[in-house]
Amino acid sequence: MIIEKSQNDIILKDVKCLSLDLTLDCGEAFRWEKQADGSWSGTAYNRFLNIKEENGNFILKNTSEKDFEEIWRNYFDLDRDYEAICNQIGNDPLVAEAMQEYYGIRILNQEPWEALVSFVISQQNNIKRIKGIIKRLCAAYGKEIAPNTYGFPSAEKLSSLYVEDFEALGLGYRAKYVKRLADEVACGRLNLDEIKNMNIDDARNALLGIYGVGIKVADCALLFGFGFLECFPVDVWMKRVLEYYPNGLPECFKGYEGIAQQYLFHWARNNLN
DNA sequence: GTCCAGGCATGCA
DNA sequence: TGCATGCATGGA
Repeated sequence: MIIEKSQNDIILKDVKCLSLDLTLDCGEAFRWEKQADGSWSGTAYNRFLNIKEENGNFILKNTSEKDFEEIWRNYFDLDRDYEAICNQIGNDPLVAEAMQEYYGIRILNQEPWEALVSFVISQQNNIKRIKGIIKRLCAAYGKEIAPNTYGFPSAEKLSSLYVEDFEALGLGYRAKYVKRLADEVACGRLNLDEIKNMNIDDARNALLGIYGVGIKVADCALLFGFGFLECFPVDVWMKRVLEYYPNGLPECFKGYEGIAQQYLFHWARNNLN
């Protein structure tokens, strides 16, 4: 990867295996919107970003080198050798088929807190509606980081609200889950930084202790927010995919089950039915 | 009107 | 331990 500075922009050249369309709209992050010019605008870590692919390069608009190094480099996981990983998991025929059609899906390194709340909201819900709820949640209680653009609200902020406030945003029965989760984190009983440093079994068990967090939500949070690439979340779509693996997951997924999962998830949503 | 969506808590066996 | 059921909401 080559990093260049051009006026106020950062330009990335020679980035392997990154499709913005696939990565930012495949159900792992819910805060990105495609713009009329083909670019993507979104927020993470209380920063706004507009990013566009042009002639194989990636242009990060109005981005300082500091923000790139401190946030986006890690967020897009740019230092990981995705080519090698894709070669490895592509030894599986179904993943190979998915990659032929949808090459360039990455697992973003989202903030643990945002990922955890987002996937609590995601349960028994569809992606379009999840995005709408999270957008309203941020607009109502997040910090304004650019005109009409809001960061993800802190646990302290959400903890100060009532269940009814979440219901008013359309969270439905998940309102009480988010409220209690915010309380646990805000008062320090649940320390997300500690969970990030645990081994995967301890981390999963810690998340499973939260009201409203089951195996699926825990695995999604671990994969998308806590950096555990070996997590393989199974939702209604992945249950159908698992019928293709009657003997369990293939050995070639080892260590990167989550990346394989995301290819299979995307493939299932577009190819089954 | 019915079914479904990146499920979970609860009660009961 | 495993299984049935209720749950909020909105789009198809």
